[in-house]
Amino acid sequence: MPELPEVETIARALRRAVVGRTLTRFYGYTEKLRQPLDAATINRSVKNRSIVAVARRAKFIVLTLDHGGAVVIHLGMTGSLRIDKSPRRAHDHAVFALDHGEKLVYNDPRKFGLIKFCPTDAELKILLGKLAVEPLAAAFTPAYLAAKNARAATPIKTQIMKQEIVVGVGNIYASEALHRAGVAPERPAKSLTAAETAALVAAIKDVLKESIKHGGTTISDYRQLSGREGNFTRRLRVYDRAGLDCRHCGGKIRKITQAGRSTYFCEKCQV
DNA sequence: CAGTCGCCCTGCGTGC
DNA sequence: TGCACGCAGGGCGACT
Repeated sequence: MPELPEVETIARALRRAVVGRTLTRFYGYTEKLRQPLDAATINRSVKNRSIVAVARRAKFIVLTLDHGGAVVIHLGMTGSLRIDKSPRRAHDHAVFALDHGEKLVYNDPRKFGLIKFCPTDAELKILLGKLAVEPLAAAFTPAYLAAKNARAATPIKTQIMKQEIVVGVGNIYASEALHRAGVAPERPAKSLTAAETAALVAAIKDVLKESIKHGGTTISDYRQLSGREGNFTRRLRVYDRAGLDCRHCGGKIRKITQAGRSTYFCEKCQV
């Protein structure tokens, strides 16, 4: 699944490819996404409407249509988008036909994603309005995170993955940011010093920005809109590197489980 | 309430 | 080879 850098990479490419295009038809081939996919309603809503903007909010992609209304897409763990004219492939669950004959195709083996049409800003707000601050926004500051951490016994790794605290940070970048900040993942959130909190906020921003610059991280399914893999994978310092040497200090990378998710860290340089 | 667990679903790698 | 099992970028509801 794509985390913030992967969704941002896709959204940027999508913006270049589809803004100004008109949707001629929507096809859905399954109803069983994370939220039921109502193809008939979506088709009726988007048909002959043009796309005026593409945005990302948290891990959601928002296609704003003319005359109001928006299509919201979440890629779950294994979702991807592509634009082409090729025949249907396994796990292609939805298709937006475009006016120049190409198709925007939603593919998702595990069906953890969603596609939803929001006719009004109010409906959009129900879906996106409760999301917390964007990590790359100026409002995500050490003071903000410190306030959220103040009374939390939650391990800091679990804490920064909570979408009600800060959005977009998933399992890869939580481990990566903690390594960059030199903070051990099992530390209770409230135990971080002001300096550590500041380092962590900076590390989160840095790792996300760097990953966006390199087109995101491909573990298995993630692809850019072009079909290419992300190039940040080779720059990961701890994620999926259990047993290997830490690139920073030469110590061994360890893997543990927190809240049911794998965490990777270096025992030597994270304290 | 904070925190963890199981579940949604499919595919892949591992080990027997 | 084949099967069983565990695990995988997310997120939600149901527990303790």
